[in-house]
Amino acid sequence: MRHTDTAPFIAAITEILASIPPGYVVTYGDLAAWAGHPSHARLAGHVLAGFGPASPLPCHRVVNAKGRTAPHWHAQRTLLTAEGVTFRPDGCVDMNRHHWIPLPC
DNA sequence: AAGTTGACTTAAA
DNA sequence: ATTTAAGCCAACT
Repeated sequence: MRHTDTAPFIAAITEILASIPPGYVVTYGDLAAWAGHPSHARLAGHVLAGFGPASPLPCHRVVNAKGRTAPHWHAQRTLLTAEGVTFRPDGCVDMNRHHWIPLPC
């Protein structure tokens, strides 16, 4: 099945995204890495953009590596705050407390 | 087909 | 804090 591997990539992201508990966030890079592509962080972002805030998935729980919210989606911060996520004075998520990681062996 | 863009990341100035 | 630079790669023009 060659095609581009974007389909399974999106599927993996969807599953992971749906598994994120409230009050936690993940980065695009991690999302891509768990999906099988450690360097497709941008693709993860593009996929989330495709889902949009209207999607049943908690796409607002995805932030960049610095805990920053999406550049074109202001409401995200409000949504995260409603989930119980705390923000630093810089406007970045307190990764130290809310950076969620699957399979915490 | 070739160039530009971007919900990325890290590092450096 | 902001910008630049370079690496990365699919989507867009």
